[in-house]
Amino acid sequence: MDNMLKILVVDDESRMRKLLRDFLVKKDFEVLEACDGEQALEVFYENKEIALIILDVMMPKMDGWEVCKEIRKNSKVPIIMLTAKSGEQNELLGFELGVDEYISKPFSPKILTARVDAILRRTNQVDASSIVKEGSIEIDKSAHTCTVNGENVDLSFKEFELLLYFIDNKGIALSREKILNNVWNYDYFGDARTIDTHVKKLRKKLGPAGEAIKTIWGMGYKFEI
Amino acid sequence: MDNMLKILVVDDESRMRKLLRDFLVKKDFEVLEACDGEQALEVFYENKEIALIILDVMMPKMDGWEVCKEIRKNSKVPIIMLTAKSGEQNELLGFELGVDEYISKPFSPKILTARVDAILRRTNQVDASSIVKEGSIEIDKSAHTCTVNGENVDLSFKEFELLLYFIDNKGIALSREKILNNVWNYDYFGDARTIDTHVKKLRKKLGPAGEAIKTIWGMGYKFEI
DNA sequence: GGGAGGTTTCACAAAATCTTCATAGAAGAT
DNA sequence: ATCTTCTATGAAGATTTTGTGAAACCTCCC
Repeated sequence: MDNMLKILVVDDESRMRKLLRDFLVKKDFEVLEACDGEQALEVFYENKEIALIILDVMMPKMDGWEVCKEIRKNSKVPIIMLTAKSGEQNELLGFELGVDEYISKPFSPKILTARVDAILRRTNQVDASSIVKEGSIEIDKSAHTCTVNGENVDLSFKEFELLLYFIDNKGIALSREKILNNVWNYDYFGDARTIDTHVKKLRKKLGPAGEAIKTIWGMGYKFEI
Repeated sequence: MDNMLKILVVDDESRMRKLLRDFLVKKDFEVLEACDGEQALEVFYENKEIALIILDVMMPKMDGWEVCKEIRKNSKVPIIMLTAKSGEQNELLGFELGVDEYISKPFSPKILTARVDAILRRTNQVDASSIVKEGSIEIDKSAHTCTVNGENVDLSFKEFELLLYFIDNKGIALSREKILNNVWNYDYFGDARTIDTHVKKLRKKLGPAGEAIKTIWGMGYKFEI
């Protein structure tokens, strides 16, 4: 809860704000909103530790450029500009003002979250996507921890790595060979059946959630909710 | 094998190339190499479907920026720049040239693969069409699953492989021998009539859609809608 | 050197699948 | 028509693959 990154979304259209909020919340960010430039500045100064601002260019009263300029007087917080068409980007102006990224509308969820992740990574904030959620299973890559329904689950190193690999490749049938190549060191030449043992332990530790690890007979395993 | 993503690694130091290759190969990428800018362009234009270029900035003859500029004239292929120190990043220049990401040396394997994954995800290249559709039958090769009219159909390993072979060769009459050679291991010397049993099961499981598997009397089978 | 925990191997039980076989049924040939 | 050849099918046996507990093996730490 408390180490969720805060993102301030500034747009005059409530539909757009909702859209952004939905995507970002799904990616485990905390979202603050403002519907115009003045409110944006207010919210920004009232809240500590805002990790990123997503700013629409076209707004009444104070446009995105002005808000950006104002904020840059005091802060280096990363700013992503939302522009309607690529011509509107005016990259030169943006760079002078310290804009970090642009996203032109309409954008895909993928683009949005990718840019956000990239920018947070670049500005060295905690890796944005260090938390992966899949059903009731939640994995924190950086902390190397795992919870199921909020309950902490103790996983060994290999178990954790294996689960992570499964989740990163959810919906894909994985052969034992592939699993070995990716989860074990490349210099491991042992028995592939050791995977079975780890799968067994994982399933047991995950409880009912462990059923997401499916056996594909004659082939390998697959993670699927 | 053939749908592995190709990554072009460009660096004048062979040690660095080997390092990158080793990590990337482990992550199931196909790695191409070039030791300077000119060779990079050559390799890039001679190979179709390079999914990503990792480019060292400091190189003799033609540096990374120039290579990037050259490639951007024709292609939007994602480019990751390898820089020695963060100062060398020169993000403004990079942004104008269309660099997608930076990695500063020295880097950890984790950083490398994380960035590569992120960028491929962003550019939507990850697992291209693994889904084959034929009439009401839909096969997902990567998930190793099959649906008919959206309904999930549970197929065994051999059944799945057999159906895939049929669909890959739709409209073509296949002798039992040919089927054995392609779907069974080359060291299988059993009865060819075992195919009949599998065809029977397939037809049954596929329901009405199973009628697409046609018997060619005295010859073998053919898949045809 | 002695745990403690994690990893790997092994052996056997359990499950699923594959193959074979016998028989019935169809298609083609005479 | 009748015979021959090939295919469909259900059931049983053989085989392969997976699940699992226990034991052996590491490795790190005290």
